[in-house]
Amino acid sequence: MNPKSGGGAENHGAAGARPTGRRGGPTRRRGSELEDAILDAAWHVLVEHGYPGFTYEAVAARASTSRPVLYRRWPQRDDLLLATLTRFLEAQPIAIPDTGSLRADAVGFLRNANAGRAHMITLISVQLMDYFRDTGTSFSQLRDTLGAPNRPTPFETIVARAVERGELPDVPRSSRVVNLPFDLLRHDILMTMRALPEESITEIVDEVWLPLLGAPGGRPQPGSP
Amino acid sequence: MNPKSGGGAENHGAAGARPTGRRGGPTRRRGSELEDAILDAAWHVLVEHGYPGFTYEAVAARASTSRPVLYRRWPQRDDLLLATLTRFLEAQPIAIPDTGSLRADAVGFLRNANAGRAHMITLISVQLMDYFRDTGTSFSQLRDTLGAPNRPTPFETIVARAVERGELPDVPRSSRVVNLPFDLLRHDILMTMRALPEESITEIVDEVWLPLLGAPGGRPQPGSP
DNA sequence: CCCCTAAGATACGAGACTGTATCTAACGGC
DNA sequence: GCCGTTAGATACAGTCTCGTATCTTAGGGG
Repeated sequence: MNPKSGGGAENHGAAGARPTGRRGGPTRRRGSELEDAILDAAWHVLVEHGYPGFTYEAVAARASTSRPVLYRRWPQRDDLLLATLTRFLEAQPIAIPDTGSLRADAVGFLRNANAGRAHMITLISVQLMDYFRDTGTSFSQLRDTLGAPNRPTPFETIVARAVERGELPDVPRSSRVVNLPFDLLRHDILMTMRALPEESITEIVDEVWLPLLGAPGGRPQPGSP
Repeated sequence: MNPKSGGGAENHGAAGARPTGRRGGPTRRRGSELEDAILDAAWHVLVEHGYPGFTYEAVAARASTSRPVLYRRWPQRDDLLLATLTRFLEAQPIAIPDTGSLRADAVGFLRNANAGRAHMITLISVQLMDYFRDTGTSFSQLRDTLGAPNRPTPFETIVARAVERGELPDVPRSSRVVNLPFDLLRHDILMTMRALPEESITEIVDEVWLPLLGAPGGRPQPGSP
């Protein structure tokens, strides 16, 4: 239906056909269906173009709708951003594998985190930097605010299981050493802005973490008596 | 250079008294003096408004000059950014202490880096995330661009010296392990957005790095009191 | 089947920034 | 002291985005 009826119903061509899958008739989305589509588009725009490219223009185009539709729901850009973030950040906790092997648990968890969070970490850093700059806060503060402060970290869980199995001795370990793999993963992701190669994951576990824990496979360190 | 020599005397505004006349006489900067002032202004703009606010417009205004002056020197925004970063990064190399002790070298270097670079690392990551996304580059690539790519890293130097002294065995070591302290320092700075406490530095060296290297003199890990 | 709500298209004025062109005037070299 | 270089001011066309104001029309409710 492209007849120019009367006034300004001209087709400017730039706005392409919406991927509704229904070529036959003009399917007009409404309510939550429309909202889902918009937030989905917003998420992709954010991932691909970052916060500076996160404009009403771009989101509307990606969602195959028009800016007024967005303004009706989210009058401020922050509203749209917040809605997008809460929608996609709530889901997807990183799974902690329980394989019965310390090494397999560690590698498996890093793999999951690498796959699931790599571009989220970059995303968050890109767009929250402005927020950090303005408020003087930081990643770790945000993480403490969002997550439960007293919940054990993934690697604390992994180590605890290994101790239960008798795979590791039941000695106190510094938080620094226990959480080292996740810190290194995060560091590498931040530095390279992309997911790590598999070799880096095994390298972190086999060359750094396991030797430090004195686990089998690594070289036990006698230290100073 | 001017093809139309005869006519063309268009009226482009009459009283062209430069607004910088507030500094007294009409002092017109030239050459390196001007360039220094511009890069200085660019640095401040970057610090205060981040990469999104790092525009020719803003830098020119801050330097009390005009955009054409900037375009003559740095035709691309990247050129201006790179020049600004290079200028302020290379001004302060991090000193590598040579104390004759592996541990003291490591702790000393981390201390220097912590004091001298904490602000800079934070700043760069905070303000340049957008740049990285736009250009598809990353922090590590920028580092390679600014520094000499083949120069040994500080910790490679420190380890090499320790090997020469016979303090460490001459065995191959992975880059991951050798550079671990700097990576951890950087990670912590990024996460907390401020310089590390002294305890974190000794923790990194004593609880992580020295045990991994199998060096004597590492303090016993917690658990062997 | 009609009617009202809202999706979707389009327009418009404002503002910021980009590159470039052109003019002037100051500064330094000769 | 002349003269070439260039800083500095200004203009301009183009692009992008914003926020809002219409207008048409699809789709659901009554």
